[in-house]
Amino acid sequence: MAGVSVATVSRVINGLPVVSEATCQRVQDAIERLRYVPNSAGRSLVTRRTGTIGLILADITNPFYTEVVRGVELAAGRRGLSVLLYDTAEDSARELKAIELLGSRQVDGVIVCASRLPDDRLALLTKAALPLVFVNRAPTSAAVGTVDVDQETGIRDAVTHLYGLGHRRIAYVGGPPASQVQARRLTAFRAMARQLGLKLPAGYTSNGSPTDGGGREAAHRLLPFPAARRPTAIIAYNDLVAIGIALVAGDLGLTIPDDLSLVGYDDIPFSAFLRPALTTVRQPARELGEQAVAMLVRHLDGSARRRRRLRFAPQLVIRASTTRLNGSATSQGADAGPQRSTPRPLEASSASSQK
Amino acid sequence: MAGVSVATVSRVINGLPVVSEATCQRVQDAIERLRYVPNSAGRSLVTRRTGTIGLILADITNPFYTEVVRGVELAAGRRGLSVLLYDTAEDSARELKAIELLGSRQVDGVIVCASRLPDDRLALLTKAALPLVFVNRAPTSAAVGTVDVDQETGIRDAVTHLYGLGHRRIAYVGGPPASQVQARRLTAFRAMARQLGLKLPAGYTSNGSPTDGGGREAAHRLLPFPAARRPTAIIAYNDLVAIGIALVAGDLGLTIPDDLSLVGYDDIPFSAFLRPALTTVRQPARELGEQAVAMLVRHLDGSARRRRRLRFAPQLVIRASTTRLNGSATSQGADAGPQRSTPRPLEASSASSQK
DNA sequence: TTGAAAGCGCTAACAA
DNA sequence: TTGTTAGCGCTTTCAA
Repeated sequence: MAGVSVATVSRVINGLPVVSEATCQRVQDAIERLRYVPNSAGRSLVTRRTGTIGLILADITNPFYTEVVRGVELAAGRRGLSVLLYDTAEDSARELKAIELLGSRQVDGVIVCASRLPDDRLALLTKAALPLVFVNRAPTSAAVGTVDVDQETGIRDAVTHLYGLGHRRIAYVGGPPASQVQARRLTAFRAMARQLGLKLPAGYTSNGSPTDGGGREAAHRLLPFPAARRPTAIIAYNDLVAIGIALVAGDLGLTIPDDLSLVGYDDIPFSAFLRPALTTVRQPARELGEQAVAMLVRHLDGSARRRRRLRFAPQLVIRASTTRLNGSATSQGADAGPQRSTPRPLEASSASSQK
Repeated sequence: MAGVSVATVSRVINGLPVVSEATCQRVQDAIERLRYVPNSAGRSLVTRRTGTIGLILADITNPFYTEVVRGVELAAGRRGLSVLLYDTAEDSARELKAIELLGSRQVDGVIVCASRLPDDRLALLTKAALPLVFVNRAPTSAAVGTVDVDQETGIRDAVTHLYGLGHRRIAYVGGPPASQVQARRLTAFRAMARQLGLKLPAGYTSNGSPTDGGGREAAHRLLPFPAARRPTAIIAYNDLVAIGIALVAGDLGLTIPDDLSLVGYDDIPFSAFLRPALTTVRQPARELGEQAVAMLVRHLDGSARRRRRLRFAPQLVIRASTTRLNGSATSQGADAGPQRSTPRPLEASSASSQK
């Protein structure tokens, strides 16, 4: 060493307050001169901390997840943590590999934001005793914390909004059947339909890929229905699916919202860019990410041992893709449903984003 | 141990071919039973390898970068590598922190995909002797490899396309002045304008944020020009900027492409979803990411010591947002420029995506 | 306030 | 084919 010590360097680096002003300076100079950078492997080996958290993501290509990543990155950065990213790309081989890698103590904890990932897959992590925080996922014994959005409220608000606009033939174009989020939304949709006395003919609820492609397929199935059976409004699993539906509707000569009202989910930035701009159920993606990190860190600090659950309310963002049934011009006379459509003054609640 | 050995375990785990069938089995059983997971810190300490690569990104919120990430993730995963993500969020404090963290040997190498990041910032990494691969960035002595897209060709193709459609008043709405990519595109645009004898009045080239917001601002500056001075076509720094411009154009009552032809850059998925669909210069984002990993790995293997540079050709994707000047219906009589607009048969080259 | 020394979990060289 | 052993670079008692 340029100075004259060995363990003292460690103290200086870790800012232990016992070092004298003078030596501290000397060591720092040496560090500077030698361009010394502490080796994190050596450190991890003894501290049993890596300063890194893992993030398992379903599909980084979807702007919703992208925004979650941004939140995680921001919150982690603030705390001096690094983020190891695993985009499973909805591919189960990759899922497995991700989980194996993360299991080998490369990280201090893991945030799981992939609602399709089966619980038993997570078992490996559980066994490694890694702290897990779930995002939009049902808490299990494996989780030290869960951050999610109230899916039921989101669907309820969307249906209520459409119902309030006079729609009675409302379809739900869902996501992957294996997804927990899909399951919750579908159940909520069915319950809501029953409660409002809405009919759900065959095809009015469906599964599919959570992408524009999935939306296209569903639209090709649903929109060619004879006018009297065709839904007058569709709630999509997410904004990507809604975009796919809108595109096919356009190709088929249907005008949104006049011939078809459309509601998305997530409120990705592009929803606002579409013309007509998409009505959608907003999930606070970035906050989800930030709070997941906060929860994980709280656990790592030991400042919170109890299992925690943080639940956000979604927010219905009403834009131009939904309109009153029969209210507009280009209507092809197809929207008058079999049921009386006297729009009731059922308020479309725009739930506050409380935490 | 359940078996009876110690270094043998290491051999089994690393698949060294010297172990006998029997012991191998015994060890594997024990591993299974004990749910043993090797500690990667210990391993890194001796191998001097972490099995992790760092990825510094300008803005993960931009789908272009998102696609680069996807490419990196895929290529890394195939090789059993993990990816440590640093989204600088265009924030220089975060940049610095990212570079410091990466410097501490948490990673075997770094991929830098942030054209705004100043070279001297990278110095820390250079000093740590970390292998660096640049994406869309001028190679420096720091880089062991560079993967980029020929920006000049992209701009040239875009201008040529518009020129061929009869446009003579073409503006370029640029990105951040500090960005290398911006510098290259602007220079190429100017050169091309000179070559074709196009006038570039004040305001016809500008800088701004590489987001829809930047596009909006530029559009508010440019589009209120008197009809005879207003550009008949705009090339935007990227698709996000183009979207911002399109939105403002719509608000101002201008129809795309009839009143204004618009070209984006990147070809993010949403470009195809816009109506009219956006003409844009495609960069092979995913391949950029994949090849960057390949290059880095080649260096880490030692299989390639020489500095490498891989250059992709961009591809002009012609969609509905560009049209022949004066060719269409809704024209407000504003597009007849001062110059004669006899469209010449200058082919819009659609460069093949060779590697 | 500082130094000496042990040991974190692993791999690799050497012996057996 | 397998066991022994010496570190990898760091933190952390324990003494000085």
